[in-house]
Amino acid sequence: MRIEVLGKGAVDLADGARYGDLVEKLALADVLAVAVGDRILELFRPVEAGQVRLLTFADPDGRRVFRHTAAHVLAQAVKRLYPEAKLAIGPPTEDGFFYDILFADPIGPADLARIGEEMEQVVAEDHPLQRQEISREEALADFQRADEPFKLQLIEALPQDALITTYSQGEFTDLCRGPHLVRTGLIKALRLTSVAGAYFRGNDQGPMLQRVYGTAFPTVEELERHFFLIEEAKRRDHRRLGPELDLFSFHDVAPGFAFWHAKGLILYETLVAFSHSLQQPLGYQEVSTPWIFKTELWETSGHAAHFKDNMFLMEAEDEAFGVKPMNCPGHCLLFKEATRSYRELPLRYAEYGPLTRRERSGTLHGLLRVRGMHQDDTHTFLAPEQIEQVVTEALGLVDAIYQTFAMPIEIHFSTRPEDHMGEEALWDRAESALEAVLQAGGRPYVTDPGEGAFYGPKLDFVATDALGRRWQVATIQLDFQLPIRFDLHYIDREGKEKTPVMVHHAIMGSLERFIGVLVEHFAGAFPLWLAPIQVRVLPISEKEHQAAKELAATLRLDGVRAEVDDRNEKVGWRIRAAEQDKVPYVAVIGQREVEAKTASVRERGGRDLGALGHEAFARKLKDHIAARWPGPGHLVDPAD
RNA sequence: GCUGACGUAGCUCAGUCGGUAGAGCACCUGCAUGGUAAGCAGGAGGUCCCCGGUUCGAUCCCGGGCGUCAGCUCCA
Repeated sequence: MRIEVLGKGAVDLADGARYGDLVEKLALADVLAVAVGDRILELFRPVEAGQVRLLTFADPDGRRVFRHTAAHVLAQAVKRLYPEAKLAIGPPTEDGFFYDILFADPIGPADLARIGEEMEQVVAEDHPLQRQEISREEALADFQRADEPFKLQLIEALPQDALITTYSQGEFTDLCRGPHLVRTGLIKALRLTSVAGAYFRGNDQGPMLQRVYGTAFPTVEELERHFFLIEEAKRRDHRRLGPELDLFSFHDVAPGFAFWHAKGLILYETLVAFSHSLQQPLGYQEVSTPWIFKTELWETSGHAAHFKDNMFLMEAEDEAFGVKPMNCPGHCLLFKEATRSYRELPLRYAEYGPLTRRERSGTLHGLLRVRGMHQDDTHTFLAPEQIEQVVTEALGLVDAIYQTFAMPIEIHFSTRPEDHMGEEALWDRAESALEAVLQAGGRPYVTDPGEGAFYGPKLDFVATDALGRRWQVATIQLDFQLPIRFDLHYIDREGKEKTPVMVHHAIMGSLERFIGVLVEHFAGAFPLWLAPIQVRVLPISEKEHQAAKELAATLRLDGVRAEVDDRNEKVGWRIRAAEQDKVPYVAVIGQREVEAKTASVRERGGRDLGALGHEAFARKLKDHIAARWPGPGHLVDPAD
């Protein structure tokens, strides 16, 4: 038979051949599994009709197959060491795998080493994997006999007509739909990383299992690189760098609320100014609305019914109030203050003020998950035929901002959740409008069914940072509900009352989260335009203190954030301090520079830019700040 | 919110098998006036998270609370 292989052309195979024979014929040692249509198949499966895609570890699907088998190796090792342990589920994850297990006695981190050694043993034994299709009755009987209660629950939850399969390796058999590697020996490098609590099927009423995490790679080198990246992520952790760089802090008596220090507030204000500079030309008007409203407003908006658990509620003079978690209801009241004409649409409000959400205590995480935040929040009231224009402009804002930080973005289209309000027909209309814009822009996107807000479908944006980590940041949400709930109208061309549509968007998202992400993305070494201190002037000795102060004052007059470090320490010590503070430029002033009216400029990282005249230095700094240059670097071109 | 671990100087962390504690860095002072990532010397700094219990005595053991961390769930 003749099989079409993606990227390899047609291959002739004997009848009854398996995919492993195909891979062997092509002499490709690193193929782990194959994809035929939307199915992923093991190499031991007989060849079927249809074009074949070869999956290696470089392919996300191949990686999942590899680590799924690693999860089985973990389960096998655990059952050898703890025969009484009960297995739940063991899937691959983005960068590893886990297995949820109920141990008779909880295990601790110290037990991981022992389990890891047994896993190495299972790998060394190089068991071939086998797949069995079994009937529902057989499955129930098998796992009854094996005394695996969670597996029985899983089988019972399967649809009556589901194909039930098990996979075996050596003495170990697991309920699993696969697919898997063909041999355990392919897992050349693995490590268990942690153990944590997890509920069976995420049900916090059920038993708490222990989730054992690990990761696996085809080579030791890849495993080591993985852990290097984890170390690098720790080094960049904004919770460490933030206080270290004097940007922000937290206090036990205000969990989830940041103290913004002077240097951190510079980041905040610079980003808000950047946002404003992009949005103001599109007609967004910055406003400020109340932050505490009577419950009546939250009932109108629907927050009382759908968001109450996430709000701080309070009482004063026998009246119930709620602190705002979002700006939209306030902006609706603003819209309603006058009779609006179609000529005013799209009417756009922007607000950067504080929002408060009562996030559950266990979810708080530095700046990335807070209770007190500021968003680059906007609400646009528009006529239905303007949806495309407004959403397209918002997509342009996303591009402008994330390109500035060289962060690629991924678009998620989230559709109606179970807990939603409004008619199905309106939801259909909103969802198809968003999809139409995405398709018109020809952008790739993924659909997340059921992930929309309770008032409308949305586009969520995931940014990738310098370490390849992904962060949920921007959101653009379409809303047909709030205008109805607030009974909003505009007068159209024919003089008739019409209901406007709303678009909510936050492009940086929460400034708190965004700054947290940027701290990690840049490892605290911000580009010049964002850096809280842009230049540190460093006199060699007391004789140059005055000249240093004068240079700093001159730079400050040009809008450059410059300061003098005249501490009683040697130059080397102060250079090191500037480097640790991640200051983009150090301007050293000694006797030579005083006489020549120059400064010797050192770039963050160590490059010596030589002596620059004061005016030339200031001009270059100003230009690069205005251009939001992603540097440091390039302040002086080699050609200069 | 749930499960588990943790909470000692500004930071990173030792330590006390129950007898009120220590290092490095940072900070302050003095000497040294310095040339691109750590000069030398000295000093100050602690409610050992909070509240209760056990004990002659608790930072240490027990209980509760708060916070942090890792997960679960949720999300900007």
